[in-house]
Amino acid sequence: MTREPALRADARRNHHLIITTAAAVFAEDGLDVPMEAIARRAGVGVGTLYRRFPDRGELIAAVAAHTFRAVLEDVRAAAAAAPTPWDALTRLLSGSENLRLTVHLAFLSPHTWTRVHSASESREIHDEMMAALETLVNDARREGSIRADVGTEEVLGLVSWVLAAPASAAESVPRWLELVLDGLRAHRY
Amino acid sequence: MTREPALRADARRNHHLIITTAAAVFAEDGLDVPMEAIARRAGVGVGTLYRRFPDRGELIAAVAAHTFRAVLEDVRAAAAAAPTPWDALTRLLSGSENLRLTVHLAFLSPHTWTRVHSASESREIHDEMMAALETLVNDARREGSIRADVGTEEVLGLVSWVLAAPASAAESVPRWLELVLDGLRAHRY
Amino acid sequence: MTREPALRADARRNHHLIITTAAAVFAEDGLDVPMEAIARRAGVGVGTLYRRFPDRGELIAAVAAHTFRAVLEDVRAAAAAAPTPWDALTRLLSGSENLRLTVHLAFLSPHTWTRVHSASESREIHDEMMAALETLVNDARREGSIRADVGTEEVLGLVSWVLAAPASAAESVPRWLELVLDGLRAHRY
Amino acid sequence: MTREPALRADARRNHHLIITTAAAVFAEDGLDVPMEAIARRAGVGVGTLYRRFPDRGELIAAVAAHTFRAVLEDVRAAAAAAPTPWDALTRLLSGSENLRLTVHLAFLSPHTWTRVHSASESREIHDEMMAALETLVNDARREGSIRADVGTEEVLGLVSWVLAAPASAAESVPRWLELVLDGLRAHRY
DNA sequence: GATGAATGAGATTTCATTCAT
DNA sequence: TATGAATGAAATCTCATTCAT
Repeated sequence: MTREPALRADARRNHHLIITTAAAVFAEDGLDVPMEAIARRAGVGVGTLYRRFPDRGELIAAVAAHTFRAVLEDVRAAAAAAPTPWDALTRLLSGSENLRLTVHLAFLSPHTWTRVHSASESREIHDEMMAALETLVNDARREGSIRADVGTEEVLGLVSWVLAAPASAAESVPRWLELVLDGLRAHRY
Repeated sequence: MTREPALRADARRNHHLIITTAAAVFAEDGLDVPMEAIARRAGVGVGTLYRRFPDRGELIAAVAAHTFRAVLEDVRAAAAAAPTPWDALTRLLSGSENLRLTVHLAFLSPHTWTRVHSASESREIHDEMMAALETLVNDARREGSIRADVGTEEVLGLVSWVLAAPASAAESVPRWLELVLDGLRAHRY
Repeated sequence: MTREPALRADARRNHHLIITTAAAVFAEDGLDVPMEAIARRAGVGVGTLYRRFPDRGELIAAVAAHTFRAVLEDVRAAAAAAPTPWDALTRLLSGSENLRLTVHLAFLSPHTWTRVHSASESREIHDEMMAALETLVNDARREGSIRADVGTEEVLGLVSWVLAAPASAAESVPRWLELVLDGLRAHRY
Repeated sequence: MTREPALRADARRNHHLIITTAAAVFAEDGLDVPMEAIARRAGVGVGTLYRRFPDRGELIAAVAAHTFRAVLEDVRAAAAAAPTPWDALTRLLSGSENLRLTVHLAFLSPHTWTRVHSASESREIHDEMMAALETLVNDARREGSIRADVGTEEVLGLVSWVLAAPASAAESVPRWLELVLDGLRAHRY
């Protein structure tokens, strides 16, 4: 189970630091930022970064796995806290920074995405995250909050894309989301 | 009108060839493609490309101006051909390849976008294109096709973003567009 | 036949300059010298070097093809100038700087050698060079200058290895060669 | 004799382990192998390696001293076991793996070799080994097995170089050695 | 003393841009 | 004017060596 021989405390700290830093930098400047920029911002040398993540692809996959996991937790928290599935969904969409980061990653170049998926760890957690999201949407449909004629995948795809809007459009996103959700809602009249 | 000294016939041909080639290559491979790749595909040397467009930014601005102009024509054609503004809008959104390319360019990195806008030619035609689109949406609102509580800018922003979905999501876009337009539509019940 | 579209005069000059420089540098410092060192000594930028030879392997293969060709000419010249095959052989071995360089390349790491051989141009000229050398040795055997009980390949392998001695042993090589040739000679008593 | 403070048992074990591992790795992959590769194969951390051998040069010198010592023993064993000096020489050349490794090290880049020699320990044992080899060759000459007109140094240099042939030529070495020794032999007719 | 994590200098390679032909 | 060769700055990645645990 634990293939990795358990990192030293300082190493684990750095590992985590690099992933969160990389997540932030990717979100801000895209996936093409120099590796050195990530290292600098994390306060480590490039060598350290490369020791943990042999190339950019590995780093991206690690960031992806990390954010997938965070989203999964947010989904569960939202489902637990909200009175109805619909409510959970809207809270999640407007409140989860992790989800925003994740959809950014989700719309990467197919090539990069393939590499993310070939890392079994990220693939597994990705699937688990997707299952949780689908459950949430399905529950909302079953309770009658979502139009019966739109599929779960359509809902997730569309709202994901809206969330994936770039920083330059960040101000508009909440309203766009509102309009889209309103359009997906059943029994409007 | 003729600010530029008249170009030789072959030069004008090259100019146009480079712009359309660059538009296609940008759409396929993103804005970071090597300049040499664009030149090769256009069948000219890099030197020729640089003679016309002193750097990448200028080329992007020129491509943008070109597609803005093409969109403007599409808007006018749609408005002329369709029975109602709403109809014109839906046709335009689903039918204009130029529009798709334009929104791709429109959601570029802010830095690049700034350069596009500092080129006065593209800025002018951009504003003209936007005015035409706004007119179209305003007409649709006035005729009562669009919900009165959403602004023109909101409509344009949201549908633009949906159109800007990457090639990997191309299949979903028509449906997303349908759902979004349906949600923006007035009197649905 | 002429796949290459004929280089410009200055480009051909550089091409040749890089190959001869690389040959010298490889001979002096081994195959691992920084590419930049080769470029600097040739008086060109690294970019130029990489434009002609996409990676180190291509450069090595080109150098190899070049020296193979030069050896081939030396073999022919020696055969034409010397009264007997044996004479031609001894002259060639002691006088051909090209041959010395070639055997250095010939004893490269198998991995590098494989790449040299996968370049069809160098492979062809290599085979031609080897055929000429074999002919020379065979002629010497047929005339009775070389012991009948040693094969052509054995002769070539052994003398090649002696010639491949490093710069630090350069002083000894002529004597070593003399001793080895003397040992290979027939009718000694 | 005991200049070094006595090492702990495990430390001495590591010291020896690293040297023999390094000898093997150098022989297989050349002197440029990553230090980490040596450490890994020896089953120790890099830190341990560096604690014993402050840099690569020191490690090489230590490996050299070690193989020199082993060759010295092989020379004595061969001299003791063989009926004649000539016999001892031929056995040694064809049978001593240590000798093969040593000549490989001996033909290193002059720069590296200088460092090997500046380490007094390896220099001393090197001289002792050379003396034993020279004695052996001298004895063979005195008994009339070796041509009187070739010097001891010439014999040693030439046969060393033949033994230094790379792994890719390993198959040919025994025959090359046979031919060379035959050529050095006196009274052949 | 042993370990392996961190560092940063250096090598490879790419590409935007300039300039000789 | 068109071409594509030359340049060098910047990015990726590796590894010798140092140092915290």
